[in-house]
Amino acid sequence: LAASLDTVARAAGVSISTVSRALSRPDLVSAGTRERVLAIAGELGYRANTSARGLATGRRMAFALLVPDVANPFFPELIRAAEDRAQQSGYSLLLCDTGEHAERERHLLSRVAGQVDGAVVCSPRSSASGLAEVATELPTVLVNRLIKRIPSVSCVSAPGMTLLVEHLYELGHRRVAYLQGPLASWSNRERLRAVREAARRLHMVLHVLGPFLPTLHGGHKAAEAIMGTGATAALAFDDLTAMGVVGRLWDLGVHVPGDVSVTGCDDIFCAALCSPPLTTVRSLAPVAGTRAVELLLEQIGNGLATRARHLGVIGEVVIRSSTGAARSADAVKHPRRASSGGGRRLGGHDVTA
Amino acid sequence: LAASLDTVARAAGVSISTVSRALSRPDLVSAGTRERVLAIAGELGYRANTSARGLATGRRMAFALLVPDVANPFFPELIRAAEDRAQQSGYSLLLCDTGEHAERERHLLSRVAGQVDGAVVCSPRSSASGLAEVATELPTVLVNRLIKRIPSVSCVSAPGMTLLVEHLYELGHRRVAYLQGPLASWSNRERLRAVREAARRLHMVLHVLGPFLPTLHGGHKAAEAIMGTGATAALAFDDLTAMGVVGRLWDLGVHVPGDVSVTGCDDIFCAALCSPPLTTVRSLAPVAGTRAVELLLEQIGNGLATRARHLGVIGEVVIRSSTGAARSADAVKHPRRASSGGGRRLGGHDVTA
DNA sequence: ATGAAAGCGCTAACAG
DNA sequence: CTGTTAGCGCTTTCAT
Repeated sequence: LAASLDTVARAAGVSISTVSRALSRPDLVSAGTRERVLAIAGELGYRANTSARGLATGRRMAFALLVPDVANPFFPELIRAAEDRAQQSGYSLLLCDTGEHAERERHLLSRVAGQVDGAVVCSPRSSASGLAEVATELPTVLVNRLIKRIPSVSCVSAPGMTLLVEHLYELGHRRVAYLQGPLASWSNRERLRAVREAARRLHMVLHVLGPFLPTLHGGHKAAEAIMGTGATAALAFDDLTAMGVVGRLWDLGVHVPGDVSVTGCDDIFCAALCSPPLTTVRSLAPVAGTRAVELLLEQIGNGLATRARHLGVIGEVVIRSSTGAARSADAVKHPRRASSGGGRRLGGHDVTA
Repeated sequence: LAASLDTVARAAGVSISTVSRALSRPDLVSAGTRERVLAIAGELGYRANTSARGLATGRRMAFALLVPDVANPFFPELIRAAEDRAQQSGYSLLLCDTGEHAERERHLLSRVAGQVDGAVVCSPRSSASGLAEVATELPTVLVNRLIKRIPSVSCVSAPGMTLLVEHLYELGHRRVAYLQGPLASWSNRERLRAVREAARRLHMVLHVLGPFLPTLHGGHKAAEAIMGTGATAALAFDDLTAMGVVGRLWDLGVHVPGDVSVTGCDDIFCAALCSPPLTTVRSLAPVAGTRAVELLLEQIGNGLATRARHLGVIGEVVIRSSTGAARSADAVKHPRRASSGGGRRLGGHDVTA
């Protein structure tokens, strides 16, 4: 049923390789032949068989993109940007959801290894050694994870977290909690480190809670954990967790930010629209997605200029209404909505190094 | 570098075909040989080359999944479910973002046709004839689009839209607007039809506005369009549009639902959390994703029981706080947050036919 | 139960 | 510029 090179060649009265050339390297055949072949190929609805081509060339023109959870709003924008960049260079994207499981991540990675020309692994949950091993058999780029020999692009949120702690300090908070994300998450470790240092420097009491899954439900659990600590503010690992916290606190009759201030991280789509709008650190997922694919293209020698192997995208802080003065009677009455995309901004700028 | 069947065969002192069998059809080789071969393959880090396998078998073990916009929160959950189901049957998913462009959709479709065993096209924007043509050369399943010969699964929101109009009527609204999504969208046509019929039946004045892109920005435009009409309520094509509308109206000093009621559709993740929480119709994207892949598996004869070729998933209505009494001075003071996942529910139930 | 051999559809030298 | 010829790595008869 499917037309092959041979079919077209016969129909055009030329050899199979001429057709191949007309299709893959038009400049190698005479204008007349080329057009005739192309026309016939069109009529016959010829579609190159990528398996055959891949086998012959050794290039599959596809990358794998692994994410812990497609439905976590942090990823779709990254995915879209990555796919867009990949398309631009003729590559397709194989999407894999690892379900936040290190094991599944490794399994998928080895499963797709024979199927793609490279992989972008986002927020990896598996061990450095495991990833390093993969990187030896398959061109790999990491997102949000720093490992020596593997190119990476990271959303740098530590500076933002520091500013967030200072912001809370200024609002009078002296006892705060950090709500951990997955322990295997590099971002979590970075954020924790930044929060810890800032809290110590400012002589604030810090409760490190968790780990919690970066989901609404994880946030629900986290909210309950906060209750015992007496903290007047909580820095969540990410926005999803923060939103879960806010929701559960509300159910428990605790008002945000009146009673407890809450911050997120990433500035996902919903962060500006939810109630109250979230104070958070921007993460610029699309930039990360684009850069990651470019790093991969570079790595497989697609002729792009060589750049540093580790990129960082520093996100700015966005102050919205989920943070307020520490447990004061006249709690700031936060506006019901921030105007679209609004919020005050602290520090932050895009930097790649 | 990469170990091939031949490498393993040599190392194991058996023929290449024995290795192949040990790997693909373990039952065809003796237990002893099998284990030895498997062990050696493991040590050598052998990964089957899917291009070669695909060429030989004609099966690529991959599906394409096309969506108009990965970052539209309606899709990630569908994608996750689809990917999950695909993995279960050993298939990978090639994700393609069509950017809401019919042309790009067709282009991508023909591009991946030689690369996958089938395609799930979500909320197609191209013509029925174009899709029908694709479906002849590639097993295809449509999501949210009804075309005779092509299997499909649709989120049926029309009944919900009808209930929404009735809900608005009960709240005293007599002049309402429907904010159209893409004209090429089947869902848009269905929703419009339902709204039109209900409005006529109830003798309400209906303004049909748009089309608008199903994005926040599209919603901003829509909000402005509403202003001229004197409508006291607007039914948006989807939640994203509705959220954009609410935001822009707020900027214009128009209060929702105090001045204008707004409804969405899909019940995306954010709908329950945004401010005010959105009255909407649930769409059950994950069910659609799973079913779509199953329809595809069925179509390529993967041995699943045969079922109806057109599935429908009927979503229930969720009444939250973006709808209220028509322009009354003592507008309902909506709660700042609905408790998690809350809301009153009208009609609706899962049904497949 | 295992081996030998013939392709799958395409690309890439190599000749002409 | 075009045709001929070898594989790419795997599956799969067909023998043994």
